[in-house]
Amino acid sequence: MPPAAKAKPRPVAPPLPPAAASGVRCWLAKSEPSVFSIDDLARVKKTAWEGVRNYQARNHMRDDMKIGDAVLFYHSNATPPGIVGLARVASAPYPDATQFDRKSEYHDPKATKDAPRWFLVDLAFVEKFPNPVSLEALRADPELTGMLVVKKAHRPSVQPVDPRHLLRVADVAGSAHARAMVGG
DNA sequence: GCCAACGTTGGC
DNA sequence: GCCAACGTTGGC
Repeated sequence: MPPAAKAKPRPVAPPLPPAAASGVRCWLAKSEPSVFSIDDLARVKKTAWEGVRNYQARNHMRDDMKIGDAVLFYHSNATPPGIVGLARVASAPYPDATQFDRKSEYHDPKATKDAPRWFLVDLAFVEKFPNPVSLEALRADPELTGMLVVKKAHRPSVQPVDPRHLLRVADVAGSAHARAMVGG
C-alpha cells in the first residue's frame, strides 16, 4: 500500500468546478497592480505566489492546484479592476518562505519550519490579454453568471473558476493560448 | 477615504 | 462553542 493511502483523510473539500476535457483545472488569482502586475509577471516569467494569508486560498494552492492548471490574472484595487491576463501553475505546492522571515510584512510568528502554515505554488506568465475584461464587463455578461469574482465581497485571492467561464473570458479578451491550455 | 462584507482572534 | 472586537479586502 502506498504511503499516501494511509494518510488521514482531510475533511471533504468544497466541490470543484467540473474538470475540463484536458483535466486541467481553472483558477483566478488576484493581485494589486501597484504591488505585482501582469507586466511584472511578464518580465520575471515566473514567481512564487507569496503572501497569501487566507486559509481558503491557501487550501486551493496546497491541495488542489496542479502543474499546468490555467490561472486568470485579476487586477484588484485597479482602474478598472478586471482580468488582464493568463498564467499557469508552474510548481507543486511548497511552504511560503516569507512566513519565516521576521523582516517580511508576511511574517507569521506562529509558523515554524517544522509546521509551516502557509503554502504556495509558482505561477508562470502565459499572456497578457489584448482586451482586458473589466469587473463591470464580467458582471454584465450573462454567460458568466455565478462566477465567484463577480460576487460582492468574495475575498479569497485564489479561487476556482469554471472552465467554461475561463474560456468565455478568454474569448472576450482575445486570448491566444487559453483554448490550447484548457481544451474545449 | 469610505465602508460593506467578510475572516480571525480571543475572552468567557 | 459563542460572539464581540478587530483587522483586512477591495469596490467605489
